[in-house]
Amino acid sequence: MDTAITRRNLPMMLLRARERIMVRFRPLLKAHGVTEQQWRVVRALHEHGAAEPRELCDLCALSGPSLAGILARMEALGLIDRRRFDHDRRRVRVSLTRRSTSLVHRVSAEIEARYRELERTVGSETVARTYACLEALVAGLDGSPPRSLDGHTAEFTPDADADRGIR
Amino acid sequence: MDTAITRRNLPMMLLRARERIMVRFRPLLKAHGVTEQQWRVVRALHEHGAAEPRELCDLCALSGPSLAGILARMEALGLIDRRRFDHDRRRVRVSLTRRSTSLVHRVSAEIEARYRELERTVGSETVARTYACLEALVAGLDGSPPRSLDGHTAEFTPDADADRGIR
DNA sequence: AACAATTCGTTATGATGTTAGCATTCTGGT
DNA sequence: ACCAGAATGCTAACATCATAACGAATTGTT
Repeated sequence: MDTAITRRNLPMMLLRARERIMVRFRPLLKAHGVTEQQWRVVRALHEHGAAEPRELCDLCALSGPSLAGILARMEALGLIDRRRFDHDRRRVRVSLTRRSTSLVHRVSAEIEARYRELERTVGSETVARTYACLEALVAGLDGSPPRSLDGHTAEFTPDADADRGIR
Repeated sequence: MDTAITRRNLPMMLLRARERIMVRFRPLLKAHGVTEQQWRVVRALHEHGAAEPRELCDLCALSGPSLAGILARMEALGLIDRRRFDHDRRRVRVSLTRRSTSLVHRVSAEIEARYRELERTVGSETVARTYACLEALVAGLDGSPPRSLDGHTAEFTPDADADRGIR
């Protein structure tokens, strides 16, 4: 199956490739009760140590607004702690809990196993080469977003309240 | 910027690369009033000709439920026509309208221009090589999804009604 | 000190993503 | 003809996404 792939469509190919890989890892995460994005955050915090939301956006390739909701849910689930700095009340420190640290230990091994299985399937040189290409691509496109093009369609009526108290 | 990328995380790199590219194309689509997914559908229909939803799922890498909403909105916007087959009332034929056909003509040239600009930026061999790698990767992972692992967390109370009459 | 500009995390809104489940229609075996 | 089962498109519920905008806190300039 899988009818003709439009030639010359890099974003589509990247999407496809990612999807093909993720179907192999998603069941694993699901079995442990975390979503894909939650796992990204947990993993980033585990490797990087406690971090601020802004850093997590970079590390996890998540937008600020997405991260806000994800962190709120993760805090409710006891997967992370959040606390404001004393010297700069705007900033927040996000850290793992004992619960999530234990989660990392339980899941990492399985992830690695699947990863090696994947390398066996498609050949480890293929994986390595893909990696190199992507690095080059991303490096080449670093920064310098193109000039903008008008466009704007907002028109709502905000209204701040609520209170999820971070501390 | 862009702190350390977790080594050995192919899905993340694919995501990053795609994102870096899309920020260059999104403003373009937005300026013409279509979303990324709507454009995928329009493009697929233009290259493939009228198609059924199931085919579009493959062509556009969209899930059925996602596509349902997208098609509904596109129909409301006058971007597509939907009509059921007579010989098999389950199946639906999706086709472009005059409006969207004209859209393709207006947008395609700009897309191509940006694409070539991108090739100039990162080098066309890099793009070509990336392409080849992704093809190999996807081909290697074709079919054979891994064995499932329990997992289940649903518990709502559906209730069918509504009526979006397709024809 | 006063105050405009900036930074940070977050909310608001609408579109999309996944998973589960359903209704309608077809198909095949009896 | 009949009816179980498969196929197809869709709905329901909820998490996530991108973008714009906001409130609070901090900084730079005067």
